[in-house]
Amino acid sequence: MPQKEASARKGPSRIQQEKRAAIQEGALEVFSRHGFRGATIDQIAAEAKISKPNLLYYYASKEAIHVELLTKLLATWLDPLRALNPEGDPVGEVLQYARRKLEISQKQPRESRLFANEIIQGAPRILPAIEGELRELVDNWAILIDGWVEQGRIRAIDPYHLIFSIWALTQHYADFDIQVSTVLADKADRRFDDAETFLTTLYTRLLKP
Amino acid sequence: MPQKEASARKGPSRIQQEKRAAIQEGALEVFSRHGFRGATIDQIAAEAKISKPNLLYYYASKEAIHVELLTKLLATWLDPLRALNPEGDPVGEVLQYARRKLEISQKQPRESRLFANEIIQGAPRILPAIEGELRELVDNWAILIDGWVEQGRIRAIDPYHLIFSIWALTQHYADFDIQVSTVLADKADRRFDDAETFLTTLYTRLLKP
DNA sequence: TTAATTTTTGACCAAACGGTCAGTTTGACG
DNA sequence: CGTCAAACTGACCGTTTGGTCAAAAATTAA
Repeated sequence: MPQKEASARKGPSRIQQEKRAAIQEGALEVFSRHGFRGATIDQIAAEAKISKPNLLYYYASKEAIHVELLTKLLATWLDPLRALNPEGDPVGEVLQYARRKLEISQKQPRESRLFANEIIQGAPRILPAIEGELRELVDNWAILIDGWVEQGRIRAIDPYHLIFSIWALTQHYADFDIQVSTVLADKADRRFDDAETFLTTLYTRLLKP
Repeated sequence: MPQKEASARKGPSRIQQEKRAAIQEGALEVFSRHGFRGATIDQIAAEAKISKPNLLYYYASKEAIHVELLTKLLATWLDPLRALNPEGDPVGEVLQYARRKLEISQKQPRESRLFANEIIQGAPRILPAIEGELRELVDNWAILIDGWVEQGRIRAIDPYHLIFSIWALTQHYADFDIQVSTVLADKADRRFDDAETFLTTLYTRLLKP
């Protein structure tokens, strides 16, 4: 077995770092394209350019890689939520969050699809994190939005469904990209720019007093 | 083999109708929960309360059931799009379409998840229908919306991203239900009513001149 | 160098899978 | 009733899959 932490001494070796990174990259590619059940260890190993037993030398099981990917991903996604500034301009803050989320959809579509797959299947592996960290952050968001509403700085709106709408709209461009691109046809190459314009218009008209 | 059409005479027998319906119901349940790869013929057969060879007596393969489900589903979904009335009140028409789509999410969440799974995987089996029928209907929608904009009956908006937003928002409540319900906690049982209110507010503020 | 440790792999296994088939049971109809 | 097609099933097959293991290769430490 790869020595986990070398008795709290120096971290993982150079080889371990490289191989684990390669495996994660390969697993992200395969999981996001075929889902958990549809992905095979052989495929992931091939993507990472190592043998299957070697992959299992670094990760105890297929599920272990999946859980690690989901955990890392959720952490990345929650950061923009924490970056909200209660002192800033309310509409601008919401727009900035939506834009960041859209940017993530554009630059990390595989992560988005990985997450979507997990949630659609009922979140069998990531539910605890949703019940804990995510819910807490959203509750804080709701307090912030409600405060802005009370101060008359934005129009009245349900904060929970507001954030659902941001998630739904931005992730749609990653998860349903094939549908979006097909329907847009020759306009497909502008889809993310046009989406940003649309989101800006949408949330401005929705929230601006 | 089940006689397909009995030489263009009378349709499928009572037994065939019942069994095919049971298989479709079971397949919808299993496919929507586990995706195509994750679903097994044995599971579907168990759900339909028949044996595996008997299931394969009615459907040539696992994929054949999947394709039939997707085809039927898409037809159902496209109907509300055709029901748009160019003579009606623009904002009201858009709202009615959004509400119908939300109602489908609430009443047929399994169909929504089945479709989401297919699209996320790159629509390997339903792409032709998206390139054909769906795209055509959306192009017509765009013409209709653009016309209303030109007449000054609704505010300027990109019709393609407008319909994407309706799809994204409504399907989110079916596909991501576990996340929505978890985050809403004690407000979860009101989620579809609150969603309707939110959507009404959103599209009214977005479109009303 | 040598010895210890880490990394890698071919061969293998049991279970699960999609699908087949020969043959039996059931039901419709004269 | 008898007849025949339709409906159904247990047993089976080849392949794929997640995972194991003993042993070999490569790396590191002395």
